[in-house]
Amino acid sequence: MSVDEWADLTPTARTILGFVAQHPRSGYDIREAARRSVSYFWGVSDGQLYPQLKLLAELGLIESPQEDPGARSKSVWHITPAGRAALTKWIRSPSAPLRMRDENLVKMMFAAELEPAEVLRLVDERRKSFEWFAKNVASPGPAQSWQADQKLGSRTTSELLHEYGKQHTENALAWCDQVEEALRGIANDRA
Amino acid sequence: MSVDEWADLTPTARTILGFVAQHPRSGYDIREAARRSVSYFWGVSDGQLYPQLKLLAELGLIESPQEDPGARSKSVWHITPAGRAALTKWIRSPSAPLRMRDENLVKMMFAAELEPAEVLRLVDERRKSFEWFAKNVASPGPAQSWQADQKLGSRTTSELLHEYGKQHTENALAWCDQVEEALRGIANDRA
DNA sequence: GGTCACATGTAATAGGTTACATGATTGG
DNA sequence: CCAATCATGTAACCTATTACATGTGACC
Repeated sequence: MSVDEWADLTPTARTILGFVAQHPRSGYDIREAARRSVSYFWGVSDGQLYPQLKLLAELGLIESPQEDPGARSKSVWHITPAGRAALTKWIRSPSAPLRMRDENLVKMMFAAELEPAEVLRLVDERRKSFEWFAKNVASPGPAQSWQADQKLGSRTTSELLHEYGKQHTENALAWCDQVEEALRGIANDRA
Repeated sequence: MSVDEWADLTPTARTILGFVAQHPRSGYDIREAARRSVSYFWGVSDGQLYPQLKLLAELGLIESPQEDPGARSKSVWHITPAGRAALTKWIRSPSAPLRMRDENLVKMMFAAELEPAEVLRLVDERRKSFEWFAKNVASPGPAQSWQADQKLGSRTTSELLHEYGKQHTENALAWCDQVEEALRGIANDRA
């Protein structure tokens, strides 16, 4: 297995590799962990997860202890030395540019030609989605045992990451207020 | 052509439709406009643009004046009544959830196990990408004639959108500072 | 006449999502 | 033993990206 073979792993495969690197996990564990932490800056869909795990195993980057061919129950993966090397190499290579898909914002861009009420609806939709997000994803949640060693100075990585999500969310909500204020400007003009 | 046929347009096709709705444009114009304005919350790639324009034309949502089959030069598209109806309908329907792909952040999540210098490199990469972004995308640029009527109360839509991008960028840069501060905490401990 | 920006297009492929299918385990 | 959750997998489909191919008009 050459270095070249690591090279064409997808970013999603590498993300999965990262999760296994933190501590041994099953596919299901990874799914749950991804939902809680990375979901807003990197979604991992079911259809990708298991095939990618298989691929990583084939490349010898992760392993599962019991290789019983018949067993279909939970298999816990752990990272191999080769896997750790590949992970490190990935982290050191240049990252793909940020990519976003925010349909609500796109609509906002074109909604100005419609009635103000329409824009208001969009702002409302946006606020709701970010409020949901604040509750379900951007909140720290209970600390995990394996997080203890992930210190970055005084704070853990997951703390900092959640902080980022929280700030982003607050920023988005504040912007909703701004737009509504601008719209209220119209209402006042007519009053 | 039934309403059902509009239904399975991709969000990208609808975005393109939105651009044509603002004022008549060529494919090239749309590409440029998309680069300037929506690029950070909705990328439109070349390979999508022209086929989607063709599709929109086939559905009768946009039209190009001269239909000369031989002509290969610039063709300017404008929206049809059906197109405007489809656009309005789209704007009123629920939006797809926000989706992001931020490889740099993902790496950050797993980099804590490596040396602090590695995290520093990632923060640096992040800062650079957002600084680039602040200069090239999030800045308002010269006002366009067609923007004049896109008022949302006292402010134009594009002003508000740029404001959002600017705030997001500033937030991201501030977060970089926070991470570096946390890292400096380590350095101080060792001093 | 050359070269650069304008302008349009296509083919190959990678990549991701949805929906479906199935089995194992645990608690009531 | 039934339901719910845990757990894994796959096939079909859709979308987007990359790289390439081609032509045009303008300016020097």
